[in-house]
Amino acid sequence: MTKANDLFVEILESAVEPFGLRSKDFIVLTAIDALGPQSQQDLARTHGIDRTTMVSVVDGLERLGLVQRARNPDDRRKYAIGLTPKGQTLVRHNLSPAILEALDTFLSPFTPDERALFTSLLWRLVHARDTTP
Amino acid sequence: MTKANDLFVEILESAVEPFGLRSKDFIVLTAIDALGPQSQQDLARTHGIDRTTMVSVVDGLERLGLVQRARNPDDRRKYAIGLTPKGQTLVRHNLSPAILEALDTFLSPFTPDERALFTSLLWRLVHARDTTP
DNA sequence: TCTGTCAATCAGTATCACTGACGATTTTAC
DNA sequence: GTAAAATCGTCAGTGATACTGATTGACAGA
Repeated sequence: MTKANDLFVEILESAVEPFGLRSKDFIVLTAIDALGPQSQQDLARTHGIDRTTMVSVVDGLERLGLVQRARNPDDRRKYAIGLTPKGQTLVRHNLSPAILEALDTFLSPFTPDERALFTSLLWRLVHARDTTP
Repeated sequence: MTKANDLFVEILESAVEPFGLRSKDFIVLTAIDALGPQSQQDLARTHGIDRTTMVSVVDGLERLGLVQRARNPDDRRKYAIGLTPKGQTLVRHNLSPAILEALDTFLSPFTPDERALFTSLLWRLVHARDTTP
């Protein structure tokens, strides 16, 4: 299991490395693209990242001009971390294809049927604990 | 994938923790039990552990009286890290059952068929690269 | 015998997540 | 309406851990 994950992370890291990103960066970017602006704590909690680590992750993405910090008007304690136009373009036109290709590489030992099966099993494994803790 | 691995490691760690062990310790112990005495580098290479980290892993196991360092008579640069009787007893009577139970917990969302399927897919994923690099 | 390679070791370094505290803001309790 | 508790983001410090590079002893080939 751990070796499979190491392989996965390695493939993923090398896919996003050309963009100067780490895997945590990619996770945050795609999460914002999928669900819209979110607070740092929400991003951290959802993806098992420490809240203090998220500070530096967002720092880096902001420095690259990919996200911007805005206050959430409904609760000014929180940020609303959103994608900049540059960030959105990068995610949709460059990052997502690279990720799909990495996933394809990772699953390359499998037939199409097996790929679907494997990902579905993985999904259940992870989310079974969500409902029955 | 990473979340599944985190879950796996967490379950595994808590299974071996009552014996005062970490997951690396368990990996080394079972590898020796399965394949006999090995050098530190072999143990390290096989399981993706750094060679210098393996020094302290074996140090700890030796301190617990579970393994012993002997020189390999065929190549005296190498150790032949072997289980002590105490180590062998622990692995076979205590550790292995605990590991099996942990595995059972990890795979509990699955039916027996799915468990076999999942582990077989995982195995292929990891070992596909061994033959076709 | 000399040169290059490999095993184990160790000190130092780098990385990284996490703890605990803080100010600012919001929510809850009275 | 106000005081107390809770939440968000931040930062400095800590700790755990893996790795780098160098060293020593041992083997292997020319």
